[in-house]
Amino acid sequence: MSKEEIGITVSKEIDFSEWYTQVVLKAKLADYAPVKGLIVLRPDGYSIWESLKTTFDRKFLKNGIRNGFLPILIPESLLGKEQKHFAGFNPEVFWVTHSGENVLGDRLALRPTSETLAYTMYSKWIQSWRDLPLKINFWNTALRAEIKATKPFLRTSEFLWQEGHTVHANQEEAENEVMKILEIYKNTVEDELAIPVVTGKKSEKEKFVGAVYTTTMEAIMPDGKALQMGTSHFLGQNFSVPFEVKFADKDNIEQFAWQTSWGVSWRLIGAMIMVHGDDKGLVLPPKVAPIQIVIVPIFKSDDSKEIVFKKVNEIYEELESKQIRVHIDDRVELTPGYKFNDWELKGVPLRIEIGPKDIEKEQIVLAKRYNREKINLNFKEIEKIVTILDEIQKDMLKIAKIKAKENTSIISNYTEFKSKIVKGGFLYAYWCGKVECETKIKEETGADIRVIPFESKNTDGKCMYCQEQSITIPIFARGY
RNA sequence: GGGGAUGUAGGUUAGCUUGGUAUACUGCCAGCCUCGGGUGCUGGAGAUCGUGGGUUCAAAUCCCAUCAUCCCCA
Repeated sequence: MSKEEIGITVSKEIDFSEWYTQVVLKAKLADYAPVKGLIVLRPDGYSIWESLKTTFDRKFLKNGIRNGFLPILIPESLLGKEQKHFAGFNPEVFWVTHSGENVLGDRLALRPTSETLAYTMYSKWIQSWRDLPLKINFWNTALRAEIKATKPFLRTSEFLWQEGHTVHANQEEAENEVMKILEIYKNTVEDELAIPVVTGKKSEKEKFVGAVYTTTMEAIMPDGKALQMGTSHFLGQNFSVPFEVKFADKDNIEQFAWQTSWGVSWRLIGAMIMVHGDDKGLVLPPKVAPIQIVIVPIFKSDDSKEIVFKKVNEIYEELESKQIRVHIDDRVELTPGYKFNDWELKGVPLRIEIGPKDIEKEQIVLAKRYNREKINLNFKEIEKIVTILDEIQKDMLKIAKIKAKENTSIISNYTEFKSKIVKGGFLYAYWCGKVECETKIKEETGADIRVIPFESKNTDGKCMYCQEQSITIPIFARGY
């Protein structure tokens, strides 16, 4: 590898796909596993996931949801109990057919999702209205065979996620739960990852098979493609009937329960990479950064080294006491220039440079990753760094919102739609609600309905495809 | 579903046309020197050339098969 190839060798603008892969690998978030379609999460990547997990757990618990754990194997007989659901996943299921040399009687599926297994258990655990609501979340992995078009974090055969499964005594409560979860998803993604999302419903065609309806949050990526960031499903009684999740109500009448399920995956990490990264590499929002500040000491002689390190250690202690994740890069064999580039590649939000010149002037040099700005900060002002981290977090969301807006258009007719979809982006357009039009649009342009936004207003118009009366203004886009 | 490309040291790669047991950079290890944007010197370790078979005195190279991975388009 020549020196020009140490960092990211392609521009995000010019070759987005290659850029993305290089950032993932070179920032050491993940690496390819020996089996196609599988990746290995490295500590920096896992740390981001743990950070998200911590936030979600706190919010889930506040909403009365606790964690459990389900096994990975599901017997075929269970998976097939809800036929639509089964048909939806069948092509992607990995099957366990042997134990040692013996052929198994009932094949076992590696879970593509756990509804069937969870609800088999739930039917045992629920007898009375007093057992409701039952709200459990599961952190695990799901397996869905991806033969082609694999991409780290975005499309892999096994992915880390959480799946929540709740059971309620009535429809209204279940539907409220669906919305509460979607709101938690939205504010977590926006506050922690600084990615703006649009929430709404999926179309009938795009909903989770087995759900009555699916709510979703969608984000637009810099290459103009949409990414589904998380979904929250209202399952109605679709599963409670076949799985006999039922309870005796207050009048001792047997009722089928109302259910929800919902999930987000490590896809969120992929979105974060795409939205914030640049030609120098990864750019991390401070809240999820494994290291928030790196200190690079600069010195010429042993004398200056001693003086510099004394100050470096002081600043380290001060920042650490403020709960900031700070790291001193004291590697001796590397130059400061190398270290600057190295930490920029890894996306560390703030870098502090301290050398003899700074000691004289009683200041530090503070370099911001996201806008590559450098400022001087007096020794007395170190505490301001807490505020600066907070400002960076907010500014990153602000910038992402502006970019998302630039990538969003309102379309008035199908000709305009076809020309604009080539460049990508979120395209708002009138739609009559018929699946025929939706399917035709997908066939002719590659774009599908990503989300029908909740705030969809002024829906009185003509469907851009068939010219009939419209009922909604969904967002169309090509997706990942 | 369709198409394209590639497998040689940890990474990137030369060699393949015209067969003779492999080149360089980077990284790694040891020592010294440096250090304000990818440092300089010296020495060292590291490759059953994706796998299996065939042709040949001889295969990274030619032939057949196979496996794997990446990219693009629906």
